[in-house]
Amino acid sequence: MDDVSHILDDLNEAQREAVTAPVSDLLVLAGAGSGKTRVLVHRIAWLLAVEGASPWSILAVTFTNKAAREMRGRIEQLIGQPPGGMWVGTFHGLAHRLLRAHWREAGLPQGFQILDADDQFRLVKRLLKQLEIDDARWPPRQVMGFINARKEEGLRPQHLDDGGDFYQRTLLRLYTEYEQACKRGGVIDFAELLLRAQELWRNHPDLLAHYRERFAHVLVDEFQDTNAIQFAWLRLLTQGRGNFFVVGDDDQSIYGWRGARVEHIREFQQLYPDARLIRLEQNYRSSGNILNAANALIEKNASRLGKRLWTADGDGEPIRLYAAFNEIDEARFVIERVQQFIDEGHRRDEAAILYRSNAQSRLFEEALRQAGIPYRVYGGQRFFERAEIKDVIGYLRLIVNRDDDVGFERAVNQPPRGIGPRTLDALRAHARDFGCSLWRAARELIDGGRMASRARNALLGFLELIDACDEDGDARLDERVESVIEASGLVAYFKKSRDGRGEDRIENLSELVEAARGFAATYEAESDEPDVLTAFLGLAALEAGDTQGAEHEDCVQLMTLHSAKGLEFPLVFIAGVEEDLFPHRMSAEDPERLEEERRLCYVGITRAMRQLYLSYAETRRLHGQETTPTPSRFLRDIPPELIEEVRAVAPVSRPWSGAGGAGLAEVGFQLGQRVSHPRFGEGVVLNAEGQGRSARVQVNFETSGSKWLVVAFANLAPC
DNA sequence: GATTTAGACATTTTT
DNA sequence: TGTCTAAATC
Repeated sequence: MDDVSHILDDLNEAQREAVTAPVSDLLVLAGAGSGKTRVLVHRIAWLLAVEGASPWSILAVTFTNKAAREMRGRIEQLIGQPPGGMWVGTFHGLAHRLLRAHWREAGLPQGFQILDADDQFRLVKRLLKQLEIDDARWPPRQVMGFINARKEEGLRPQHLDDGGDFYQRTLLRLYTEYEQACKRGGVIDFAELLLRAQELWRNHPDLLAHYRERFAHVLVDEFQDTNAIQFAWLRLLTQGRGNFFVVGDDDQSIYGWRGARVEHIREFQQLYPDARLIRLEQNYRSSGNILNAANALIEKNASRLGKRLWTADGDGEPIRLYAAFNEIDEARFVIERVQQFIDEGHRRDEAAILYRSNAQSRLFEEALRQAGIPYRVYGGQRFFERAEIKDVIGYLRLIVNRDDDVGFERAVNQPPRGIGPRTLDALRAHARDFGCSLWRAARELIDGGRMASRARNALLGFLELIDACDEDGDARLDERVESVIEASGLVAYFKKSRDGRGEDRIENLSELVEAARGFAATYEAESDEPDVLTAFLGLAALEAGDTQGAEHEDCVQLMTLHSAKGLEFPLVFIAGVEEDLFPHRMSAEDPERLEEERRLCYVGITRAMRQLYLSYAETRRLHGQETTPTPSRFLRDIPPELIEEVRAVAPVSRPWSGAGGAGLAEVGFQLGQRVSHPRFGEGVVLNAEGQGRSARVQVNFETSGSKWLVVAFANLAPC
């Protein structure tokens, strides 16, 4: 046996047990920060080194491209060479690969293209219009959600009952029409990738047998995030095979609303009864107080498999809680602490500000900008999703496949070339009547000679443009992309635009050419890839690129709690810990969704390594409305002894504007001043309003919390 | 075809 | 309150 000490040296007992377990079905329940991915990576190295597994026989699945990249990188680092032959990727990426290799058996055209969420949305919208269905009763988003949810359950229209009522029947009809439209255009959406891949194996036992034979080892990360179709796909590959290694954490399941089912973990235990269960409970990330808070919080959830994290570390600093006057004060406080942290000599990217919803980022951005602290917001628009990029992609798709209506609609009048709504309506009507693509409809209408000559010429010009672009098929990918951009007239169009973003757009277009150059350089023709252009388009759809550049820069990190999963930071702020915001109002009714919110809070807390700040505002402007939220119930789930309340020290010059707002002097107290009350004891003045006899102050009492008191009656004394 | 204006609406997001 | 989309108007 080779020396395997490098694989095992830095592992604890439980990790080692998981890594070295004999090949069989195995479930690793791994808590936050317990070295989950590590175990997976080391397991693969172990299989290669000790079990004599060939890289060829290993399939490792993750959810995001980022996770897949990281896994590949770490495997390479550990075994000292790129993992050639191994299948490491996302569910969608692997399904795509499978379908490219077996397009015929999957019933797809060879050059099939992938619809991203935006393409899908447009298609649904177009369909609603075409079928003259009221988009107020059937909002495109909901229709899309319906279709995706059904596909994620593995259900085709023919499996579904029309429910008898008109609403359901219409949805079903839309689903059917949508499928036909996709088929005509030779396109498939994200959910379809998975469903097709599963059907491919189910309907072709020979193919399935081949892959079952090949993949002697199947490993899955973040198993709690699998949806029904993903699990079904994995089951085909692994059931009765004794080769299924899954890692997951039921407490970190936060994507239920996207079809992920935690129950799959339990189901796993039933379907793979011989599976060994290993728990990883030692946490290497957070200090004791943070961990205890997380444990206490998550214990309030009823449906859990049970797990308690511990650390060999000390208690560390207490968790700090700040009750802000309002959302502006909250941002001020957070940024002040961030600044302090930076002044202590820490890197900016060691600090993260987390929030429940994206809208909350604005105030923090403003405060950071004011303070001159560089920051990065995650979750913005991504490169391949930019309008101008998608325009070019539209042309490219049309070049690959003339019947791709989604590409056609995108490119046909962008830049404007005189093909207006009337011409397009005629095209759509013809396409619908004859069940053909827009491209063919255009051809037929032109040839039929029943068109106004101006529209006819414009349309003909477009068709010829696409055909011409198709001729230099032998050129390098980036040259092709470049000439398409050139021929399309987009650059000239953006140059003319005076909205201030034209230059940006043009720059993005040349970046696209660069991306194509880079892709072509690394692309090695694989037998299952038809051509470079198709492969490039697949990449554009499946890996939409990063949200923002400047990744290398040292920036304070701003993101939602969801996108923080899998990350860690020495200093973490969780802002807006208020009822209706977190847990979100829309989840408050349903106990299951509430548990998911709590898990989300658990995820947030466990991101913190050394310092954790929680904050809420006592008044908050929400949708232009002044609200007075109550502190989140999650705060009550954390034992008070772990929390240190940060005293409100108000800036002296805090503007106290607004009609009817009393100057504090007028009330007789100052913001931040300590006062005592005969019954409530001592506290700090937080806020004031009204004047004269109706003047009220808000006082945060040490023992009984914050209260509004009418000054005239309260008998407050400075102390 | 561009620009303005009114109205709706406001979790979380990857692929 | 701020953003986004669609209709209305130039």
